[in-house]
Order: sequence, then structure tokens, then C-alpha cells
Amino acid sequence: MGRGKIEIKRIENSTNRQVTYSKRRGGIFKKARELTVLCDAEVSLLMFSSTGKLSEYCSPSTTTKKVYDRYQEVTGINLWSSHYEKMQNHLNKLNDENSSLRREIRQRMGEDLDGLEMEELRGLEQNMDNALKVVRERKYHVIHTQCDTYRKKIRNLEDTNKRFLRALEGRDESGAFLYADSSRPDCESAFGLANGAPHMFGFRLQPCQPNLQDAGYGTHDLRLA
Amino acid sequence: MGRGKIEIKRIENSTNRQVTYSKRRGGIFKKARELTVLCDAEVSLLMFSSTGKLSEYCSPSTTTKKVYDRYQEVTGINLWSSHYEKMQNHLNKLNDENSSLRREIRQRMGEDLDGLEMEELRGLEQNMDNALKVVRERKYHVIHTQCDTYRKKIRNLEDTNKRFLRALEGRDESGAFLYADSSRPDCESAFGLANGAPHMFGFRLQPCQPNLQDAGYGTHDLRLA
DNA sequence: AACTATTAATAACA
DNA sequence: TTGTTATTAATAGTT
Repeated sequence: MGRGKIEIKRIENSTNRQVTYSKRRGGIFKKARELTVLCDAEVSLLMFSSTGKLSEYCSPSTTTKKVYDRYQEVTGINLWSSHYEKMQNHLNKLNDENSSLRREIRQRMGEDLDGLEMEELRGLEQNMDNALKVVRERKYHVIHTQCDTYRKKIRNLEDTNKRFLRALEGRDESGAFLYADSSRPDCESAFGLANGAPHMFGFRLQPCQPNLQDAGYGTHDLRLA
Repeated sequence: MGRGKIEIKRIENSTNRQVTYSKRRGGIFKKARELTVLCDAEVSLLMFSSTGKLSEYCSPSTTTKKVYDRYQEVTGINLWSSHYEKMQNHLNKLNDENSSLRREIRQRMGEDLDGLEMEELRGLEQNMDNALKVVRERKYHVIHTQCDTYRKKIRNLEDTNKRFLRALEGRDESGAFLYADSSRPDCESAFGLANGAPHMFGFRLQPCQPNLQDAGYGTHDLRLA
């Protein structure tokens, strides 16, 4: 239908191809629209030109997504199964891992022990015993390091104070401004705790279940999984 | 284009509508095919008739799924975002939880303690200490229960044996068949271990890091997350 | 983009 | 459904 008949094969002239694409795309869209109205049909038409440009028609009664969803249902071909199933599997795996990790933590907290055999209990006990020794050693290491730091700071401050004292004695016998404001803040910070942790030894002698347990260990909802 | 011009509106006569659908569907498919060839384009055409029947055309160089994937990429409209994003979020959450659980286990095993403050270490230590007591108690409870069970079984078997012995003495002075086959298997199982756990006390006196630790606790790859 | 000679599609009918 | 055909619609080549 034109000034002459054409063979249906790729149009080699690029400009011509583009023009024909535009014209025929208009035509096919019009046909799609007419089909939708005349025959009460749902149509989705996606086209990519040879230059990669997308054109889309969709019946006004629906959306491209809905049409493709319906296509999936009818054909059984799952358009996103590759993504979706992989994700689902990964999710299940993570969930399982999570449950098992939670269970391990619960057991390491002395809960959920009913299902364990004698041997398993012995293994757990020994493991915890060894770990506890490590933690205890680490704790004392940190305490000693901390104390050393404090001692050094104190020594420094004492030296500084002495030097101030000597300087003041040199020019003022009264000693009224011995502890000047400038030296006080530093001094306080030296006796405070690093990172604002309060009550360093506050709970030391509490007999059982000290509050400390609520502040970091076993605070995941271990029953969730 | 026909014996007369028609208005583009829904064809009320159902038969007529069906006929027109068939003919025009053929036409639009032919157009799609021609466009594909002439202009080197990718076309995906999905149609549902008013009766719900699916018809599909897709350029031979591609597939419906591929066209649709490309459509998603180009539009940026993630057509499955509702599913996908929720899943992605859930997955990230699980991954985070997992990391944190693994870290807690590692710390309960005496590893990864470098980042912990004095207070945190004390909390961990106390928690582990208490838990260890619970595990130990549970272990002894299980051991005692087990031993009691064994003792009862032994007593039963001894009684049975005595009864057999008396029965044999009653009718046979030689005692040649004193331990008949029928009583032996039961006797063996009583001294074997429940659930096939081997070497009940085999590692009891091993000084440190007994093999037991490899058999259940801390066997997740705790470094993974 | 517009024009138009020509081919293609199809509405009505069988 | 399928085929025929009078008629309209689409469009290839041109301007």
C-alpha cells in the first residue's frame, strides 16, 4: 500500500528505516487502539526500535504490568522466577541460619537445654568454661590497662600541679589561687570513666542476675525464629 | 476499509465482535511481524479477547520475558517492586541480624573481644558465668537421670536372670543353657549408650580444647557475615 | 511533515 | 469458521 509494493525484508537505508518505523508504529498503535475499543479487548504492545527507543501502547482499561501478570498466570511462564526464586531461597537459608544461631545463643545463656544429650552438654560446658576464662583474662587485661592509663594521667597532673605550685610560691606567698579554674576540668576528666560508662564497680558484689545482663547480651529476641 | 465505514466503538453484536477480533488480530500480528523485519525492531504484543483468550506475538530475535525485562530497565518502573523491595529489605534485615548474632556467639566463645569496654566485658563474664552454672547443673541432672535409668534396667535384667536361673535349676541341674540367646541382646543394649553417642567419658580428663568443641558449638562460619 | 498513487486491510455478505 | 469483494485505510515514494 504505497506508490509501489515492497518486499518484507530489512530496510538497509537507515533514514528510510527510521521513517518507516515511525509511520508503521503509528499505524500499529492505531490498530491496537481500534481493536481495544471495537472488540473490548486488552492489549499491551511494547516495541524497541533498532536504535533502542521504547514505545508502548496499553489498553486504557488496564496496565502493562497487569497484562504481563495475567500473561504469567495463563502461560505459567514465570517472568521473574530467576530473580524471585533465588531471593526466596536465600531468604529461607538466612532464616534457618538465624534460628540456629539464636538457639546456640540461648543454649549459651543456659536456656533451651532440654533437647541436649549428656555429651552435647559436656561439650557446651567445656566450651563455655574455656571461653569464660578468655573473657575473664581479657577483662583483667582491660582493667589493668585502664588503671595504668589513669595512674599515668594522675602522675602527669600531679607534676603539673607541683610545677604550678612552685611557680606560685615564687611570686605569691598566700597561695589563694592555688587551684585555678584552668587546671580543674582536666583533673575531673581523669577520674571520670572513658566513654561515659557509669558505676565501674557498682554491681560487683551483686549475688545473681545483675542488671548488666540486660545491657547487651542476649537482647535479640531469641524466641522469634 | 470494507464494504462501508464503521465507527470506532464497541461492537455490540457478540458474534460480530468475535469475528472482527479474529480478523483484526491477524492484521495486527502481520503488522507487528512486518515492522520487526522491515525496521529491525523488537516487538512484544499481548492481547486478551473479551472472552479472556490470550494471543501473543513476539519478535523472533527475542522473548516476551526479555522484552519485558528491558521494558522494566528502561522505564525504571520496577513492576515487581512491591514484592522485590520488601524481600530485599527483609533480606538486609536478616543479614544484619545474622552478623550481630554471629558476633555475639563469637564473643561468647572468647573471640572478637577487642572492641569491648570494661563494663561490657564484666556483663559478658557474669552472664556466661551464670549460664555456665545452669548448663553444668543441667548436665548433672541428665547424667543422674541416665544413671538411674541404667540402674533400673540392670535391676530388671538381674531379676529376670534370677527367675531364669530358678526356672532352670528346677528342671536342669547342669545349667548349660543358663544364658540363653533370648536374654542376651537386651542385656547388651542396656550397657550401650542411648542414641549411639560414643565414649561417654572418653575426653573427661583432656586438659584443654577437647574435640567435643568441634562437635556442635561454634560450627557456624562465624566470620562469614 | 504533507501529498498521493498505490497497495493492504477489512466490513459485510455468502 | 473461512472466502469473496466492494470499499476504506495505510503507507512508499515523492515533494
